[in-house]
Amino acid sequence: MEKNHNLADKFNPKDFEDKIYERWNEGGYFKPSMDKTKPSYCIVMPPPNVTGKLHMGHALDAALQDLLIRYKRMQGFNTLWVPGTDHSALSTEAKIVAAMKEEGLKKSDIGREKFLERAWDWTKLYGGTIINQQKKMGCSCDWSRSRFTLDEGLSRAVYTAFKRLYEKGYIYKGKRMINYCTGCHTSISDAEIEYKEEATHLWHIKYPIKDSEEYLVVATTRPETMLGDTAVAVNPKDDRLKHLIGKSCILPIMNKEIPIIGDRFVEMEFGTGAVKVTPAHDMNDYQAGLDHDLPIIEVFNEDLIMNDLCPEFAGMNIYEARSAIVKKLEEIGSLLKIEDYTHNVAKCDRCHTTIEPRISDQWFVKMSEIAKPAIEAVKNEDVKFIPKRYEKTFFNWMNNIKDWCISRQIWWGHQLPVYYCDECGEIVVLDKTPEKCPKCGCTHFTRDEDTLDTWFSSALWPFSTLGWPDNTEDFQTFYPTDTLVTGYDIIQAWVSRMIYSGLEYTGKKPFDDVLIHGIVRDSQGRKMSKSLGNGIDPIEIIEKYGTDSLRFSLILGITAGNDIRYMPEKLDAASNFINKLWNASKFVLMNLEDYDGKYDEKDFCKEDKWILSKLNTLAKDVTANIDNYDMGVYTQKVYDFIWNEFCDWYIEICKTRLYDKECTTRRAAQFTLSKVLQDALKLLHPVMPFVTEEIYTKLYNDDETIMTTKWPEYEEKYNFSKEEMEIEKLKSVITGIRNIRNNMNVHPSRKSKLIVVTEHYVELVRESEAILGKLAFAESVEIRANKDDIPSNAVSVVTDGIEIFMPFEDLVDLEQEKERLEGEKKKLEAEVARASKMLSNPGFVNKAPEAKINEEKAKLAKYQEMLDSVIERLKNM
RNA sequence: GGGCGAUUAGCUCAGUUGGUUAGAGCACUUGCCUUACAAGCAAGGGGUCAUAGGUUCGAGUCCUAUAUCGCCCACCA
Repeated sequence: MEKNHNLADKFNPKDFEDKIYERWNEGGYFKPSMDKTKPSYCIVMPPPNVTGKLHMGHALDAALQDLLIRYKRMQGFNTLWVPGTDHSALSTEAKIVAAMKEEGLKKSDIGREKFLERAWDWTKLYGGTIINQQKKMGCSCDWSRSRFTLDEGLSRAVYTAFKRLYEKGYIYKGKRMINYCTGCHTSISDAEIEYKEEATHLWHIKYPIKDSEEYLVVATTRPETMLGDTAVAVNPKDDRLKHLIGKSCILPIMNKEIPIIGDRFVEMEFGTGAVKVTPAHDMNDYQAGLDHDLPIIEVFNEDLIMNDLCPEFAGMNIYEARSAIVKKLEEIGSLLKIEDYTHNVAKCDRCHTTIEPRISDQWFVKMSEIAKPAIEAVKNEDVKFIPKRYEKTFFNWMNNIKDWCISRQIWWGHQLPVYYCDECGEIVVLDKTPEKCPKCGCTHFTRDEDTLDTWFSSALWPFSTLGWPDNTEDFQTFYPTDTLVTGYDIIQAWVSRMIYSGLEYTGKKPFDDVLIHGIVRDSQGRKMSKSLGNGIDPIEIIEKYGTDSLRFSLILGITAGNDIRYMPEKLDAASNFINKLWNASKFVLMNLEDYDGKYDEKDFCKEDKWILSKLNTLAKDVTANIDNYDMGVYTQKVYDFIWNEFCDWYIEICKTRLYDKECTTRRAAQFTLSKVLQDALKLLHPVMPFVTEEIYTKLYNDDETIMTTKWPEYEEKYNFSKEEMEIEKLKSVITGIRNIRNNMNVHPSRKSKLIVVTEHYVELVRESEAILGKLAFAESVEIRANKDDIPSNAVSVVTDGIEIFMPFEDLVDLEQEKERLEGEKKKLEAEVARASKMLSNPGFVNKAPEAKINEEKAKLAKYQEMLDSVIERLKNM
């Protein structure tokens, strides 16, 4: 067996992580096999901002995806992970605008073309960082298939999609009230808004009733908009105020008569029960304006500057105007009172500027029809959310969805494929400049200035990256994709849009499963953010601990959909574990130096069968765990197996055979060591790719890669339940002996005689003499069939089936030993009582499954036997 | 206002369809430099599973309330 025995003395990830990644990448191992006889498995990576950099959320996202991809690849699937980046229109444009500002430039100074040049330069300059960081993370994606939302192919997909929807009548242009971000100077969609609580005031203003001494009081948080009021509304059910409906009141300052209308949107309990209606600057008021046919009067422009509706305030920004108007109202006696008030204010989720509702000409996707199949698909589990509860987030959004505003007044992005005839204004939707107007024959066109919402292109991601609208081989092979891995924070903005877009354009769902993960918080549970400065850079962690430790620490013990708290202690745990694995591997390597690969199954000892059987079960269990997306459980199980079973027990047990070159079963032990380590490395590889590769290649063959080895599967021939039980028995005996020795403070160098009393385990004990010598500090092992003539100064370990007596002449304090046994007796009595009670309960005996009853019976017998032994021992002392 | 989650050891978290004496890591106690590993080994202590009811032979797990914390949606001026 060709081997290369030079595992470094100390584990140092820097020695091999980068080197291994390069070898994998150059070896083409990240590409799909394209083996048509095998089922395909495909993940498309949620595209990060091309100019962004990796944060902990990406690291978790990538670790989970890579885990799945590596697992499926080892299972033989034709596996593809498509990487890519997003142009992130709004945030990128904002950054460029900010950089230009430093130079004293505005967008309008340089024009669209020059601006886009800058944007591409910017993208080339700052782009790609995240890709290198993903490589650092060990991501095994096929970089040759990497895509960018603004590349040629994807742009074609975007225009095709737009055209189809337009022709179907699902895209329309209209004057509507939209969310306008005065920071980004563009409209944004509902999904791009976040709400923040802000302290402000409620100003109570008197509106005199026409031809009356009475007045109405309206409460508002935005007095500056009153100049544009075109009505006052009250609830028609409001007994206090309904008599005023149909009358008019006088708008203060403007001294203008406006109607009092009745509308159910008014909450009687809130404020004064009367609402000023400003259709130009409020969503509700806009709707009321439409319903009641009210005029729409704008008060300020998109830069928040007051117009000349009232010359006194013209040119002020809205905040100056607010103070001025309040002052004026006070002067003319119209201000009744000012109340402190806290409410939610809509903010742009990119720049956090307050959103202003504005009426403007925008493009929309009509959602009512498109949403239906998507809701159906999730309802009948054609698309499955993991965990299931996130369906609710999806349904809640989809069931209340409003038309999607897709036009943006920025330049970085896909410009609308919309052309207006210069002669007749006819709208032509085409992916290139039209030649002739279909209506008037004119050849001159002007293209719509707006660009599309970033999410319009991201919505196509699962199929546009695979070649759609062309029916490419990739598209045929990998679409629909299998699993989407992403955080719960973009279910509305992205996941839902991919589902309905996939169904609309391709007629198929974009993916089967949506694996949702939480966000990575800081050690105090706070969200990591720039403003708090509590962000943790994964790259720094990798520098210090290595990628494997980072990945392992992110995945160990997590549950799908739950947030993760970043704990440095977890990194230490991961790092210690790798160290353990490394050292165990060194041990295995050392002891395989003279191994020729041959062994005889007849030479298997009980412990070999025990660990092989455990490994076999482990493979079966963790396969199910990963299939179920229980990554935390999978990781924990492999960790426990390697550390607590393989290292702590198997390696220790087999040392006696390995160190004895004449031992006839030595080769069987060598085979077992090799087999178990190899399979354990494979099982660990998806979560810890680098160190498993390093060890695997050193241990087996430098030319191979663990990446493409076969995932361990359950094999009936390694099912040894009898030996499993026996070695577990032996372990508990050894632990019992160590416990007593520890309590008595016996130094390890002091060996003792073991008198073993057993009927059923004679063979086990006889075969385990050497093991007992090494692990239980026995100088001799004497097996007896009965308890006659046990020295009274011996301490005892009572288990079911095996009793051990250790004569320690000088060390044994009889009183202390009695006390210990009394304690033991109490515990056993409690157990016996518990089991007896259960078994004498007719309800249990009649209704519990038989297996459960037998289990309890066996337990009772076992505890009873042990109890009897303890009592007997106490009597004899 | 509607929805969701969390509440388990000192801390951070697991706990799959209800079924051994509820687990792990860190921290803690005691003893060990045993030729893979002191980043280690061995042994141990520590929990009335937020509270109150209920269903069940049996509840950390299912149901109903309550409390505290957190998140999402709606947006009532």
